[in-house]
Amino acid sequence: MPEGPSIVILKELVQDLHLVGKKVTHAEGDARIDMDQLLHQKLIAIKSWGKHFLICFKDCTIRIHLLMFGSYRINERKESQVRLRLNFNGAELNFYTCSVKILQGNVNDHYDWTADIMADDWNAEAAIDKLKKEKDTSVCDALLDQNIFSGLGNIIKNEVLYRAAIHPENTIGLLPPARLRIMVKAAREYSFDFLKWKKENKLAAHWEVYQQKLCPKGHELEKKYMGEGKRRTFFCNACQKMYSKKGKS
DNA sequence: AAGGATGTTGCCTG
DNA sequence: TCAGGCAACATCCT
Repeated sequence: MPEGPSIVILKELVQDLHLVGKKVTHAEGDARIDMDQLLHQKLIAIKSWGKHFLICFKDCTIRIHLLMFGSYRINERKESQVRLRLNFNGAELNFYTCSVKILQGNVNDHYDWTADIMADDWNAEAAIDKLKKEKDTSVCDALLDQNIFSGLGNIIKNEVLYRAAIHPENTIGLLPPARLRIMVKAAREYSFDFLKWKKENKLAAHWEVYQQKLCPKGHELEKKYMGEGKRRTFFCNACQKMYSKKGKS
């Protein structure tokens, strides 16, 4: 389920319930948090930061991360054990198999909104500055770094590297500055394409390399498990360029 | 139809 | 003590 754009969809669904100003009338579930702290809290905002879904109250915020297998239901229930159920007057949110944490204080003190790949406040220059300090990091790990590209996941990583014509075995330091900028721009743009296609239920139809055998130009794709997390990486040795320190191709 | 995955944490081991 | 490895989580897709 959850790369940043999928969490934006969840955020929009909940925002459409117009719950701001309403109070929590019931809270339950097996999340190891203090349910009593939530009771009677007045909702002040529904936000997201990357893959984090945020339910904000005056003095605390519920942070939900769906990880790989998390799911949710709005105004309906599944059979399985609920991790967190929140009732407002007339509305019910249910979350399953997810990580739930309470952030104390003001939510703005917990997040750098300019790092969220989907945010209005996204700052590409800040991302480039951070990347320049990570010259030895592989491009795969850099794209998945949630402090640089909050919300960017493995599908987006694969598609961005293809769009930017960057071979996944490059490190950040090998990329010419112009190519680094192209990668950052592609990360932002593909994330919004992902959002649009996901809403249309046509996400997989647009994959150029992820889970594919051939690239759009008909070249055989290679698949390797790469980076710190040994994540699946699909790439085209013909279309995606390997840079070298001497500037040779 | 068995096996793997859009992710991250935290425990175990050496 | 610390870093690396890997299990855990539940469901859907191939």
